[in-house]
Amino acid sequence: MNKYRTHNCKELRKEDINKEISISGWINKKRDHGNLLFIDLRDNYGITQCIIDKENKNFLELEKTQLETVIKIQGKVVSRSIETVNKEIETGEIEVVINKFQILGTCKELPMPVFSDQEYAEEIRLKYRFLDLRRKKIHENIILRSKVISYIRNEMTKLDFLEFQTPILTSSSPEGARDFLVPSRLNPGKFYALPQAPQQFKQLIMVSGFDKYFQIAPCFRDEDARADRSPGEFYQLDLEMSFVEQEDVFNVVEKLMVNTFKKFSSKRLLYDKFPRIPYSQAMLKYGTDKPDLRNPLIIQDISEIFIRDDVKFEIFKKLVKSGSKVRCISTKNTKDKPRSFFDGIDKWAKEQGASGLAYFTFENDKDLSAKGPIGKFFSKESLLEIMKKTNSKVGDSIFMACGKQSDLEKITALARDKIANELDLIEENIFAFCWIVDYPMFERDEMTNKVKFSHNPFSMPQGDLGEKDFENPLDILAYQYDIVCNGIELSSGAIRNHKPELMYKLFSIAGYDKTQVDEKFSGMINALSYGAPPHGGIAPGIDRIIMLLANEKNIREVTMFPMNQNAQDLMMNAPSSVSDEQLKELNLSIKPKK
RNA sequence: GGGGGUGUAGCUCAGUUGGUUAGAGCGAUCGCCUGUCACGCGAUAGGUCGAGGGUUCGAGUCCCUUCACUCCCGCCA
Repeated sequence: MNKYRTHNCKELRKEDINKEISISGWINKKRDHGNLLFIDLRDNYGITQCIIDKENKNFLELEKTQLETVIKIQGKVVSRSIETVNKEIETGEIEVVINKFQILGTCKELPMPVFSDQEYAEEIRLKYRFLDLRRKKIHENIILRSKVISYIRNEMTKLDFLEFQTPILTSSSPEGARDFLVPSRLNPGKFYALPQAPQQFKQLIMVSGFDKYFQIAPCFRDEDARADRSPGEFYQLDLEMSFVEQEDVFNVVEKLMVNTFKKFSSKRLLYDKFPRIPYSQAMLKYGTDKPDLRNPLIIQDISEIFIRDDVKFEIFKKLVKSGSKVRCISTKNTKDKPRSFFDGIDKWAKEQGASGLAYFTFENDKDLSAKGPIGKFFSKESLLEIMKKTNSKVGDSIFMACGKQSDLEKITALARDKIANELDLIEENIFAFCWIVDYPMFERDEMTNKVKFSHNPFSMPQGDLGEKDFENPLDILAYQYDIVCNGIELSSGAIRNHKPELMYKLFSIAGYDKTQVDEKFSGMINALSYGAPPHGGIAPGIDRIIMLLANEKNIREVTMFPMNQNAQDLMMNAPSSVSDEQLKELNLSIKPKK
């Protein structure tokens, strides 16, 4: 028999009454009645109420023992009287009468309580993460994470995917995020980079003939954090398949997502078959390539309205004439909303850096008109045209913004969320998945005005491209796709370009000559020249999937030991200084910061 | 790099138009209490009001600088 316990803290039931047992765990809570003491003992599995009275010689010492001390209790299981049964816990029908106890691990005064539903400053939670992780909600989140990962691994294996590990120390790549660099001792002055994703390796695995690969892969990107973006590192379900088209990848991943979300959440899936939205359409209708489809609002382009002579809203007319566009959001039956609602949205838009949101409400008081500060600028006919374009009725309102396309997309996307939240239009208990497809291969860099890869340079362009197509590179679409759920980008993937000549061509458009490509992507481009199969894949973000399943808004709530926003580990004190010896060995010196 | 929010006891927070000795709950310590499950009751200890400077007879409160945390923009193929 184990010297610490015969049962865990969730196991004991009525059937165990009269058994002499031992359990070990943390003192979750004490209720001290002076001559009678209740102790809730907690372990990973659950809570068991233990009881001792002053007749027992151990009473005084146990009464003095701190919360969160680890103890072993020996005693007898007894039934609770009907009035004292606790239905909240699984062991609530019994309790353990303490005979002996032993302290296994003492506990200092706590910097933060463990037994409490209160929220605490993250600084202290991260510094004492081991205490924080004892708390119910986050403890359960981390267990959920383990279960989801093991489920996914099992599903992938069932589908004949093979799990491989890829190098953590690899080479820096010019495209994409900032790399974490690791100095090489044996190669002075040279650096490894931590992989931003195993992108090239998984393609090399396909070229090596393994057909289907997956990995719960750590990825490292040295970029600033967000609520849904850990600084430094995160995990992807990285997968790649040979001899597949886009459709084959969709089939595998869509099923996996549906099954995983149905198994681990009680929320409803809005679509079992994910709608596919072309990138260009997403940018128009939602202003973003990660739309929240729980939100019923849709953005419409009404630029032509402002070319009409019977529309007198001169500010917008002038801007439209010089190339700006007007886009709007129509809200259903908002005629009775107070003026403060509309002005509030307008004010909010200005705070977001836009020039505001103009608005009016369709009214039919004898005749069709627009109510609101700018209503008088619109003729009846123009209003009818707007109603037709936006599918609006009398009583609905229009919010509109004018500007150049990229600014417009940004503000209308934000406004779409803001207005939906204000009107309480977003149903919380739903997962709304979609595919975003047909990403452009290239885009124009607004700063440099140069053509660059818009996503992954290794993606396969769509169609049979002739010389003519390369004259308008911005029109070239790629077999590049994203999965989005509730406005969160869960993954992106692509059918890869496995033809070296085409690869050189595409890189040349983005400004890399053959020598540069050979140098920077030597492993890849070389491999593709020795018989590469057509292949493609995707990489869903594990942390974000767990975040959605656990109903958390912050990725740190599903990460066991996260860093803070400044990429510091407050518990382990990382990053930290290193000795001069270490620096010398690496041929590095630190420039003093001014 | 830029913008917003927060910073008061170990923890969570209150603190009025600037005005005496900065408060509460939890936790800690001590005492009372034999059926609680957020046990109850009483007492005690615990504060550089993030830091520095300024205005003022007087600053937790107003002003300036700065630091930390957080959210957002940039960034994240």
